[in-house]
Amino acid sequence: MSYPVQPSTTDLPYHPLLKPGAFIDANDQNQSPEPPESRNGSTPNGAKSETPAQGSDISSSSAEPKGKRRVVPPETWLPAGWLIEDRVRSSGATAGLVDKYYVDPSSGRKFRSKKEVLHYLETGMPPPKKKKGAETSGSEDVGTGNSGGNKKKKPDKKPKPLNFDFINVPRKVDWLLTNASEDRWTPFLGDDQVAKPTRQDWAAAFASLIASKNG
Amino acid sequence: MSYPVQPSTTDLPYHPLLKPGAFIDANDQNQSPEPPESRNGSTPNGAKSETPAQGSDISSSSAEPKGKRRVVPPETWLPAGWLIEDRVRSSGATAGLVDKYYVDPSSGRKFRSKKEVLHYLETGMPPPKKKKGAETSGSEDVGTGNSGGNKKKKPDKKPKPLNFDFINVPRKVDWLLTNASEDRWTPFLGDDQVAKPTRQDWAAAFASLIASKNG
DNA sequence: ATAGCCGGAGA
DNA sequence: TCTCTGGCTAT
Repeated sequence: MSYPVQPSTTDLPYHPLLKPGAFIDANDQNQSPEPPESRNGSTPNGAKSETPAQGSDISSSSAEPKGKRRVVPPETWLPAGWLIEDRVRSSGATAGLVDKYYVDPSSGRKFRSKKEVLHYLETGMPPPKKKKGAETSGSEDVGTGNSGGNKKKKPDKKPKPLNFDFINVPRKVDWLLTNASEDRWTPFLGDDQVAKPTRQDWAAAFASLIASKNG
Repeated sequence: MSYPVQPSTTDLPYHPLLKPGAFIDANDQNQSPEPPESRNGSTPNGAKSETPAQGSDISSSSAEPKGKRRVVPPETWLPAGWLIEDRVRSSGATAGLVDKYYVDPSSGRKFRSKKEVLHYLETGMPPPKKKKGAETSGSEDVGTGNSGGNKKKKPDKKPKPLNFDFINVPRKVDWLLTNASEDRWTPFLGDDQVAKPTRQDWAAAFASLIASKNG
């Protein structure tokens, strides 16, 4: 029963000298080595990398959200520009777990799941408050900003910042395949890659228009 | 370590093959068997001050259970001897998250929540499959025992592995401070560090004895 | 078994 | 309300 040397260091402090960097620290996934390039259409096809100031938030003192945020979302479905906030539970039986929240910087809204995000992106509406009805696969709560009178719950939350210059609309946008393996495309205005946030605004504007149309 | 580029598979529903497998993986380590001598064994108080990650718990790697286990539970409600296993999710959109499991070494049972543990401790019965969680502080809803009758079948848990050689009990075990900053101690049998699993067996045996005593 | 998701309690 | 934990449920 005595093990030789034992490679396991499970709960032991693993001798640092033994293994250079072979462990991961769940707590700071932030500082973890960034996925080398890759994301954000670096330059697969020669696109310019915009170098989204990575949020290296080290003891930034104040105004920190409640969790660490990362800007390079591995989730492809997440609109560019969004942030993922990892919040570590600090108490309770599940203390230590990390919850992921999706934050839309342009509106400040926060979501708890992919589903919610997608819903929001499509309908522009927050959370389909759960009612007790059964679930109908159909959608319904679309109603844009605020269709007609809403005497019920849900006074407007945040209006929708909607940040798009409807006047100076770019005449031409080039979409380049910046990552073939992931079928990722990135918009460019001339030689400038469209910033993620901007792109996000576009999406918002688009969504807004669509929504109002359907009214 | 560093996770490779690894295309996110987030969006795709669970496609094991898509995982390059090199993401943050706590379970498997490519760490090679370290130099036999290097074990921090013979340095009694020469505890290496290895400034571990400044975080609270370091998720060291593990090769045994599925996650890292610690023996010093911060949770006071946890019976002595129990272990807390931190498992880092290795894939999916939440890769990196850490799940906490409570393990009763004496029975091998694993629980996912404090509630389950408490329930188990009181009723000796496994998991009251949840229905409506009404949380009344102080009283668990469970009338469990077996009155209600969940039709949920529950695969029998593990019997009681209990793996300890009560005959050849080591006469002496040296506990060395292997990490002063965290007040971490590690048992050694002569020059051999006691492997994690073994240590766990000890705990199990201990717990078992205690339990039978109180019986 | 694992990750996503979200109800519901608490602040 | 918004936050946060619990832990079900789909994968």
